[in-house]
Amino acid sequence: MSTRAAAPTRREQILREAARLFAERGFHGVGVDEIGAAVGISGPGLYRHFAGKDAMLAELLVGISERLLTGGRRRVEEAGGNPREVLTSLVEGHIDFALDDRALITLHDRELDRLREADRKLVRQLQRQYVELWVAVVRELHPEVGETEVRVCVHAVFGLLNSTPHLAVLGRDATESLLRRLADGAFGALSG
Amino acid sequence: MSTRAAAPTRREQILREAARLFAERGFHGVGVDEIGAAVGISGPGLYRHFAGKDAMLAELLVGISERLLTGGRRRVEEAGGNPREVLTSLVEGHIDFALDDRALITLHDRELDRLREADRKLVRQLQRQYVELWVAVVRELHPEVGETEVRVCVHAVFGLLNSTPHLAVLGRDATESLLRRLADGAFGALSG
DNA sequence: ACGCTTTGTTAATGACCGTTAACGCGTATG
DNA sequence: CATACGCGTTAACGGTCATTAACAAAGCGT
Repeated sequence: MSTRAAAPTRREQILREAARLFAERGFHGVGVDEIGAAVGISGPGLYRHFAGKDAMLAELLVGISERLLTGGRRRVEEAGGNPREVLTSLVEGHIDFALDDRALITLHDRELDRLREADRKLVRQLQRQYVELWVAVVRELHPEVGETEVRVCVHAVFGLLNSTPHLAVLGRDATESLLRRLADGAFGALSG
Repeated sequence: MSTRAAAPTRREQILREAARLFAERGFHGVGVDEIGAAVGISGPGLYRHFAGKDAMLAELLVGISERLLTGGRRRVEEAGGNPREVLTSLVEGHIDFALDDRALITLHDRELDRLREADRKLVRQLQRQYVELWVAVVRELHPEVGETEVRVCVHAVFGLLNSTPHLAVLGRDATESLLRRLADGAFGALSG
């Protein structure tokens, strides 16, 4: 078998283009015809692959939330008991995500409210579990800081890391190491 | 004359509600009837005050960009030559803004692309000048760091400070002081 | 009292858009 | 070879929505 990635299925192709367009112009700002055109078919042809426009957004947001959470859990396990190393690994994973899937990160906190009740609830639950992962680790590192403050801090660092979508000017590695330092600095200021 | 603020004009009333609704559900996600209902008149009545829905968004985004820039410039002048104090003042001003006008901060980096070419260009120019204000100060404090890195750092700190919209759980003063510390920590890590 | 401006109203218009209907074509399967 | 299915197409439907038209009432200077 080949070592290269398999050709993307049509579904995946559609999801990628939809993510890009949704991130660029907002969920309500892009029509199904545009999404179709982006993958070489036209408008209603999408309905052979998805139940509707909503379903595409739902699959994108649920997918990214699940990937973030499972990735985070894996890193918590792998990095053993040392909270310092765990946090470093979580930051690294989040940065990778933000740099590799910029469109998804953008959608993640921008278009959540366009989901049906059930999907929105699911995504929010996954997001909350992901945050709790971080909060638990940071609390181990700063036991003297209140839980609420830690939670705000974690959200703020997410904001810091997710700011990458707005720029792509520095090289990938340089951006990654800079963001790592900035996040470290912010966390370090928690008990300073 | 009274020391209290004057009653808001209808225009201001409309702008405030429009900002809230746009931030909640996105520009394309809210209809003019909703905006009208929020101020007690109905749909088309808005056209006595604004040329159209686009004009409301434009006025909101241009207004906020101008206020950020002029506020920043004032602080740079007032804080004299000490870069450390200037940066502290800029951070404080930005936090005040983020906490007092959460809806506007959200719109500011979320709905820029829904503007007509001319307005978008103006807003971007104002935003750029605001960023340059920060970059100049930070470069004075960290002369050994490259300009691009500084710019990325400034954007990242904006992301950190603007993350407040997502939570209102901590008290106002506690949030402000926490954000100040986190921003300081991030900037401090620039030459760490 | 009169007419002008301001600020509303409701009804209509026209565009756009998500979705469904109806149909066609290749291809693998039995 | 037939046939069923996957994957498209174009045309039509229905609803939503921004915007305009036409009209009304209230304040106000003269």
